Amino acid sequence: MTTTRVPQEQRSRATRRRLLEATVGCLVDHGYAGTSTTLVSERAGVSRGAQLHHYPSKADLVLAAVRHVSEQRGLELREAAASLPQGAGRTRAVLGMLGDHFTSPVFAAALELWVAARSDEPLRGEVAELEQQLGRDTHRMTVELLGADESRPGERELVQATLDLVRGLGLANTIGDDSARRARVLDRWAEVLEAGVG
Amino acid sequence: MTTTRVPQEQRSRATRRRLLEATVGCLVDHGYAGTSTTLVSERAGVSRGAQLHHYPSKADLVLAAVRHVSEQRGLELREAAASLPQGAGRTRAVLGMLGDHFTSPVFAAALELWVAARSDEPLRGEVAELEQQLGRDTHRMTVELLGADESRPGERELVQATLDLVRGLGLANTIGDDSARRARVLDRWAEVLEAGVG
DNA sequence: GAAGAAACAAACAGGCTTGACTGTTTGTGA
DNA sequence: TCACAAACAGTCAAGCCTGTTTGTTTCTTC
Repeated sequence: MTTTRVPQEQRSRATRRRLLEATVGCLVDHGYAGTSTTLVSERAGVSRGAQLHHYPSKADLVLAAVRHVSEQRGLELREAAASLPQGAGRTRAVLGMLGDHFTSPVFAAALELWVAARSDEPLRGEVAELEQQLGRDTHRMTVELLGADESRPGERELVQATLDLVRGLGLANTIGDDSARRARVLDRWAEVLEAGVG
Repeated sequence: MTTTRVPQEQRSRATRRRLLEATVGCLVDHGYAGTSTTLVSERAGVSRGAQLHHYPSKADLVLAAVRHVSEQRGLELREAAASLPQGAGRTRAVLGMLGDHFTSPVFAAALELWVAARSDEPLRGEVAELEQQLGRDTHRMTVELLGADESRPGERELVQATLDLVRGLGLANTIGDDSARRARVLDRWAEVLEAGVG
């Protein structure tokens, strides 16, 4: 009674966490189609029975993975935002941070889910909602980081364009590495932003 | 000898064309994972034997589809570019044309192949090469349409940013329809371009 | 300490996909 | 006209994936 340390629930959490992380890893390494439940359980070091115990169907697992990825992305972004320099070069640093995020493994996982959701009815709802929410958060954060004033006409759209740009850069990066070109584009974009924001 | 009309080769071409168009249709409607060879042959109205005759393996079919999609995109872009208005609003019209292309079904098919290629070694090479080539063509075309002068510093990067931006907008459009937001972003971006290009 | 629940393990059946294989028709060149 | 090759048709087996089922261990609670 007094020793309510609940090691069982802890184990449960740990197992679920391992499964979700394995799922994300499979998405990054093998794509959505290559992410079979057997592969996930092997990668997680969890028996197939245990897996089915926690996530009765593949849909359950994938839905949970969608939420996990969304949370991870939010976390990564906030962490990266916290260590940005002040003063000159701030704009470029913000863009660099965004560019890094949209070329990170967790973005690759999100991209796989995003594209898979395009032709998977039950997935689409969840992905759309979470992505919209994350998008709003990211927008708000970027406005703040750049010191933008959304009451000025056009300023809001410029921030949106910034996020669409880095998404496009992220997509371009999935096949060939593109960091040199990306850096040049972001350099130029920083000039545009500094002229039109703040 | 004189009647070398070759109807056999014509039929061959027609069958291959039907198979490729069916493949693209499946990619758009069911995604890469949902594009099975049986589904493609049914959709094309081609027997499984005939399919295997023209494309011995699925990889052969998909590779051919990649080339087909790339050609289609080039064609669509050039056609759309041909009917652009001159004079005021030209910049916005170019952006609208690009935005339309990157939200079209053929772009969806390309996106499916793009993402699938991320975790498919033989596909990756072909997709990367063709996309790079198409990217160069599109860049060249956009420079011309906007009347940009790439010798001026930053102008080249501005055009690249434009293409990355519409790619990002296209990706955002895959799940939820986004046309209103897209229009506002492109309105704003047209202002930036007109200030910085030409 | 004993009953019951949660976590884990593993075998199994059903469905789907791919490509190999065999057979048939149609067109081409001699 | 005849031989040959290309196009087309359909069946079959092997493999993988999913989810169900049955059994075992570990923890909690009375």
